[in-house]
Amino acid sequence: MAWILDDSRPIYLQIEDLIKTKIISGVYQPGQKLPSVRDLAAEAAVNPNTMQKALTELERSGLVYTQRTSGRFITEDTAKMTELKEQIAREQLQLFLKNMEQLGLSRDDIRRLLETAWKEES
Amino acid sequence: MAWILDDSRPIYLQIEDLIKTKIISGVYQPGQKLPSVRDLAAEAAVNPNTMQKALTELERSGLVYTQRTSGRFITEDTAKMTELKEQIAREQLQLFLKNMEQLGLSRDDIRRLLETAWKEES
DNA sequence: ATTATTGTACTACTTGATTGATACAATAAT
DNA sequence: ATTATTGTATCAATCAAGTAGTACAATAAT
Repeated sequence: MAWILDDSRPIYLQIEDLIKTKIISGVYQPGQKLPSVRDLAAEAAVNPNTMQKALTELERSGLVYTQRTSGRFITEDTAKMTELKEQIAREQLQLFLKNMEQLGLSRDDIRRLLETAWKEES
Repeated sequence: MAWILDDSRPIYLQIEDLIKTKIISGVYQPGQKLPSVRDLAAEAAVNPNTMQKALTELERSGLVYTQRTSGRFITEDTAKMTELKEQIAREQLQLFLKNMEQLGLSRDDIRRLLETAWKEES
């Protein structure tokens, strides 16, 4: 794992994003055991509490779960994982649409913007 | 003006958004003079410095400008205003697309999500 | 010239977030 | 039974953001 951290945002949030991406993209497989808090912390050169916080946040989202003294694992509930992804997507979408509406853009404007952006990027 | 503020986000950001919306939606017309910092602050039941901060931020974006001792005015440069709107829109769009990509959604997925959301909402 | 009104600068206080050091608790491994 | 490893709780230190109080500076209005 890369552990490229900057000071633009809280470290624990950056870590959370990094791990979340690994999970969603399948680098971490369902059921897989994560390294211990201390090991992860050492690997990322970060205080164990900071790593702990990132993991706790991840847990709130349901992507990982804990077994008290044996460690943390990626959830095996792939259905839940999918549902979670969709929920996040919907939320992001709503936020986006709200912002666009506030700027006074119509649906056609948005469609046009999207296609233009995609055309430019390849 | 409503001045409905909560404590979920910094007050000055909420104020900034409120005013920005009024400007973009045309409630505040180009060239129009804004009430003084103190008056706005009183109206919003907020410390003058807080209002000042919101207005300074708005100024950074170019939506308002200051004449040292006569007050603040909405910019008359409607072209600039339009350009600004488009820039904000593009930024929002890029952010949105990045998030969607991180979730592993394809372009078709995004198109589908959009149309679905719009269909549902009316 | 004087006064009132404008934006601004400066400083301090408060609060919350972030990070860190350390100790605890539970249990798997031996 | 003992030990090592796991996550967790607690407390403190630090830091930055936000807000507020007050005084200053410039100039339009009189």
